[in-house]
Amino acid sequence: MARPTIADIADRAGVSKGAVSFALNGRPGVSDATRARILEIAEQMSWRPHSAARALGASRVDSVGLVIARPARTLGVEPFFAHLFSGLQSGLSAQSISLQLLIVEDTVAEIEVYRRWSSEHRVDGVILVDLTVRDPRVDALKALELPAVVVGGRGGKDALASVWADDRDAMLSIVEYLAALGHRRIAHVAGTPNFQHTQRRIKALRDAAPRLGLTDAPSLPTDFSDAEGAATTRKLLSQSVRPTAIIYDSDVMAVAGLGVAMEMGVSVPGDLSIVAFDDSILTQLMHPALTALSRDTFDFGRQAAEVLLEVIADPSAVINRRTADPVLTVRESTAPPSH
Amino acid sequence: MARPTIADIADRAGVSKGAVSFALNGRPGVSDATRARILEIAEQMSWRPHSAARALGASRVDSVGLVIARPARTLGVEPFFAHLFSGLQSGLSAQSISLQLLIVEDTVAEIEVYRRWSSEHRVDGVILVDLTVRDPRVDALKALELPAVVVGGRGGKDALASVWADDRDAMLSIVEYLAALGHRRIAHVAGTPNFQHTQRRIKALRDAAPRLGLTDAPSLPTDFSDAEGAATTRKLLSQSVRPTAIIYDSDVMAVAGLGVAMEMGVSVPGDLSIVAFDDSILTQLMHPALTALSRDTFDFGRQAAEVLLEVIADPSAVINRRTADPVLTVRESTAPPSH
DNA sequence: CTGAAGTGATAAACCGGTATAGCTCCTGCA
DNA sequence: TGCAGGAGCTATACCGGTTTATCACTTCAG
Repeated sequence: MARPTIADIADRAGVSKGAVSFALNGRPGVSDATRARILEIAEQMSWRPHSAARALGASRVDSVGLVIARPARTLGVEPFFAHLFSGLQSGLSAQSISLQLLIVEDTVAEIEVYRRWSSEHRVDGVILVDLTVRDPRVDALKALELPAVVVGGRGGKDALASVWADDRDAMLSIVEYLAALGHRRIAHVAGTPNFQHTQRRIKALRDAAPRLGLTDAPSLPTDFSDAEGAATTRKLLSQSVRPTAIIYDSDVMAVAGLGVAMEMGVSVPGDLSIVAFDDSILTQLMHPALTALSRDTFDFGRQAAEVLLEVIADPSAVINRRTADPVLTVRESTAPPSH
Repeated sequence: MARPTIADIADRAGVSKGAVSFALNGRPGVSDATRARILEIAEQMSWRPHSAARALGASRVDSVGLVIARPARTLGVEPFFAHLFSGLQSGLSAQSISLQLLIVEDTVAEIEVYRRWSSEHRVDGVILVDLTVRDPRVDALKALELPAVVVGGRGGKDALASVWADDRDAMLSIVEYLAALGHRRIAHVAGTPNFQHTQRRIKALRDAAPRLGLTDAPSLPTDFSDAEGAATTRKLLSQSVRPTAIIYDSDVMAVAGLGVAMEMGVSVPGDLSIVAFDDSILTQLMHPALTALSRDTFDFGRQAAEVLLEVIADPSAVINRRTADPVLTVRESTAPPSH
């Protein structure tokens, strides 16, 4: 028999469909002996529940969704998403819940996907990334009553659950390290300013500047692309008074910046120190290898999965979990300033 | 009303559930007038089919799967998968079929996933990547009778459908280009030899060597990692008679190789030309930017999606579609040999 | 004028599970 | 001895669609 159903098992065991359902789901209603017999028969017939049938009856589909709103071109090189995805998967696999991934162009399309998923009952919940300052997705999800967890940003008061790392502390650890090396002119090639984490990093740097005696600490916004990262670096290094260190908001931009420095004959780390937010193979492949802030993105994903499952189980729960602080991995791209 | 069902629509339109189903699926059984009325009401109530209900009734789930068997660590930087994924998605979105992604450790786990997906009816078909020489997945999928399409390798006689590019021609275009520049000692840092495409590249190089007058054309196997790419490069450049050009089977390895060359004081492209199979931001970020073989991976994905849908519609169909040939993008890492 | 074929619709079965009401014993306690 | 209560199980409704059998009513050919 190709694909046995619980009716087949019930026949074979000489019991009713209901009894089989009870037995297979580990709930009371059958004796231990009967349960064991049913389980054995099911095993022997290699029965597996039909996901659609279960979804229809139990009104949950054992599937969650992740939508990423970025052009595919820039996606590939960023290990962040691959690691996050693996972590999510690992956190979900225990309950054999599947993960749906969708890449879209922008937030409008993203919300449209949530709407569709919700009305088609395709997912039990979703994971949100790249939270912006007044993010329209939060309200949209609230309205849809679709369980959700924000990764890398705080959901806010009576808003969505979240799993976040402290971007402020992370930025401080970088700046303090550079200041301790003797740097006083530190520039920050930031990401898109409407991302919450970008804002928090900018503010952290601005706040720390006076205390650390930094004479100049500008944050320059970009769109996270390698092109703008390079252009901004070029501008910074063309000034009469150059920064002695640059902090980049992503590894891709840091690599692009390193290229510009080499091209302009600015030696790294001799004339310029470089630090990247986000670590990856990319930073390690470079010469010199880049000092970078390492986050355990995999664990991040796993925790997000856990929180999402809790929220799905109890939609009224508001969980804001803080993850382990990222650590600075010092490599070859940072040194005391030469002058 | 929160989530209307076809019963609600039927009520409102004063017809039966069956009529509504016919109307919404564009099949005969209702008059044009009635159909229009039903469609309007459905639109107005913003009805969307419940995916599980439809799956149960129609015995298709409108979802296909992609399993990637690679450690997550190496996955992130390779834009190949992100682009392939986007392409697949784009090819599937027309029929609003969703795409399930799963990352696993090895092929054994991958087959296990297919088995589970099949028995739980979670997908209508799957896409296979990284085909090996005597790939156990092919037989497994045949046995499961799960529609599948192989990307980047030929399914083989009465085997699976496939979408493939000609790796042989690709390798030839690279070697001929290098030979035309004057190179005679060309090395090939290959991938895992049990991948079909790796084998085809190795064979193409070996076949072309005599014709092009290459004095030496070794193919050295690696595991595709940056570490082995670097180590192999180091070995090649430490020989008394060095190759004047190296072809790498992936962009990541090429970047690692470039790093080794710089470190050893071998100038690129002065003393050594470098070519990468697979193009990406990575190759463009380098200094010098790497000459690379560009494939339209997005289109690759889209075509794979099309073929898969055909195979799902008619499982007896055997389709082997050849895609556009990859083209060599010449950048700064290749030049005539200095001696 | 009659019978056959076609059109437009309905009612009901069905897909494979889950949830629930109810039935039959058996046990324990008054 | 009688009865409440619980354990163990069955029968059945239900989830929201699709599919099939059937039927009433036209229309058209013979």
